Amino acid sequence: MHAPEDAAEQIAGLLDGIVRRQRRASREGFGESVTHGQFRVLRTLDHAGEALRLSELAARLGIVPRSATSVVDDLEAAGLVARQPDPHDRRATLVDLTPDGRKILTTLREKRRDVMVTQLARLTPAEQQTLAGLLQRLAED
Amino acid sequence: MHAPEDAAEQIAGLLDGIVRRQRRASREGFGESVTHGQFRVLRTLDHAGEALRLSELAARLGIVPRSATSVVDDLEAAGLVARQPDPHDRRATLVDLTPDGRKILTTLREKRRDVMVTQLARLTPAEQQTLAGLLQRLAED
DNA sequence: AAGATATACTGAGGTTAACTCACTATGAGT
DNA sequence: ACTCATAGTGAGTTAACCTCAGTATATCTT
Repeated sequence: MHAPEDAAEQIAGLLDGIVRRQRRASREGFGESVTHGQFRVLRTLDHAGEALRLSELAARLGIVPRSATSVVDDLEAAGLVARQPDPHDRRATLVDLTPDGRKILTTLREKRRDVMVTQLARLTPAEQQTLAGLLQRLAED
Repeated sequence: MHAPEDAAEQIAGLLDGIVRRQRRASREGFGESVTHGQFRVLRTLDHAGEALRLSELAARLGIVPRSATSVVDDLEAAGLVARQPDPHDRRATLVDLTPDGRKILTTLREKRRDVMVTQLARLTPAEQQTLAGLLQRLAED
C-alpha cells in the first residue's frame, strides 16, 4: 500500500515535525516583539560576544549577506542592534547588540526555554544529555 | 559577556540548525520537481494509504485548511494528486495520490534519504536507533 | 600609478510556506 | 423552518529566504 521509510527518512521526518511545532510555539510566545529570524541574529551576536561584520553574521546564520541586511534593518529600526562603520575597512559594517537588544534576548530565551522544556520534559536529564550529544555530532559542519 | 544556554536552548538551537541545512539540501536535490511542502503532502497521503479529506490532510500536516488548499492546487495542476467529491458529504473533497504522484514520491524519498544518509553517517546504526527513539518521544503529540 | 579584479553591502524583485478574514455551500440539531 | 457548525476557497498578508545587478572600497598586477 505504502512504501516503508528507513531510519534516515524517519529521522528526517521527526526532526522536521519537531522543529515545525517548536517554531510555531515560539512564534506565539514571542508575540509581536521579535520574529524567529530576528531572534537568531540576536542570539548569534550575543554568542559572538563582539560586533560582527554583516557578512560574517550572515555566514554564521547560514544565509546570504543580502538576507542578513534585511533582518538587521528591522532590528536596527527596533533599536535592538546598531550598525557602525568598520574602522579597518570602509566597505564593511559592524553590527552589535544594543543594551535593549541584550535585554530582550534574555526574555526571549526564557520564553523559548519554556516552550522546549515542556517538550523535553518527556525525556530524563540523562536522555536529554544523550540527545544533545547526538545532535551536536549531526550538526557539525 | 554572554549568557549561558541551558540544555533546552542548546537542543532547540541544534535542531533548528540541522533542519535548516537538511531542508536546503533537499531543496537542491528536489530541484524543479516538487517543493518541500508538496513533498510533505505526498508523503502524508502515502502514509495514510487512502484518500483524505482536505481538512484531515491539513490537520495531519499541522497547517490550517486554507494553506492545504493551495498546496493541493499546485500538486493537482502537476498531476500528482487528484481531488474527488466525498460521496458522504457534499461539502468535502477527498484528495488522493495519482500513479504519477506515487511514482515521484519514491524518487524524492530516495533523494532525501541520500541527503540524510550523509549527515547520519556520522552516527553508528545503534546511535541512529537511539536518536530515532528519543525524537519519537519528543514528537509525540 | 593605473588598471583589473575581488569584496562588502544594498536596491529591486521573486519564491515558499505559512497566516487571517470573509464568503458560499452544505450538513445537523432544535 | 431556523439556527448553528463545518468544508472548502478567494483575497490579501507576512516571514524568511533567494538571485541579480549596482556602487563603493580594497587589493593585486603590471
